[in-house]
Amino acid sequence: MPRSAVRPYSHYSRDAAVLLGQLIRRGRIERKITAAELAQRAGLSRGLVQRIEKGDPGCAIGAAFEAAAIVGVRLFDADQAALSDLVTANQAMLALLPQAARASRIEAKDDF
Amino acid sequence: MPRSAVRPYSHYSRDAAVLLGQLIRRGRIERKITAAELAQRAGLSRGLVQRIEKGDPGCAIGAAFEAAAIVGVRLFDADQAALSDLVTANQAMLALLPQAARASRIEAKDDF
DNA sequence: ATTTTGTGATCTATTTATAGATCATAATGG
DNA sequence: CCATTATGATCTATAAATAGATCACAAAAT
Repeated sequence: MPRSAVRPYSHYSRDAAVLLGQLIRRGRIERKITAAELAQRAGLSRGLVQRIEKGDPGCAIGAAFEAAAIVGVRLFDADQAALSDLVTANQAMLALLPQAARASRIEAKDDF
Repeated sequence: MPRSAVRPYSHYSRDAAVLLGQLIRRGRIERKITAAELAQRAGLSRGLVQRIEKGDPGCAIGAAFEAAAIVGVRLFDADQAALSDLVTANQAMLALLPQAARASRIEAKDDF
């Protein structure tokens, strides 16, 4: 919530960010990688790695995901190939849904 | 990779961001919520919602997670209570690990 | 077909995140 | 213990993200 965090984050999204940070830190330490090393490998500054591991909601999602990938945290319970497949599958799903939201007749039945 | 994206994002993290965006858009449309409505409820601008749904890696992770929460996208396959429990459990886990990374003798065996 | 409305894209002002230092502290290995 | 080094915190300059418009277009309902 960028602009002068007037509205607070929900408990859910805050916890999600914190959990991701914990998983990254855990993965990093278990692999015996220093924060500076992770930062370098991810192309980030060490300070940013610190904030990511702390669960700071203001961090760029790409930076956090990159760090996660390096220390072996699996996003969406999927490896690289599975993730790619999910993206493709969802593309197809989205093509079937109405493109603008209002009352419509398509009742999406499947989910995966 | 904020500062002058000198290093590219990995395929994995880019896909993860795109997938999250897709899931959010899908959840939003299935719930017949407009982008403007989602933006308002999440405390974001409509433009930011657009970027999040597109999978822009530069978006704040808190903003993306907030939008996800509102349209019912489950992060880490967990509902609010489960997420909170995971955070607590991980806190305990992290307490057992060495606090700085170098050669150590603790061989982390469990994962969950 | 018409009208309404959601969406996508673009622009600017402003806030904010980030890189890159530095310093103090704590934890690790010897 | 001692030496080393990883971490945490803080500061500044700069780049980037965000809010808030506006506009054209597409899509949906009547």
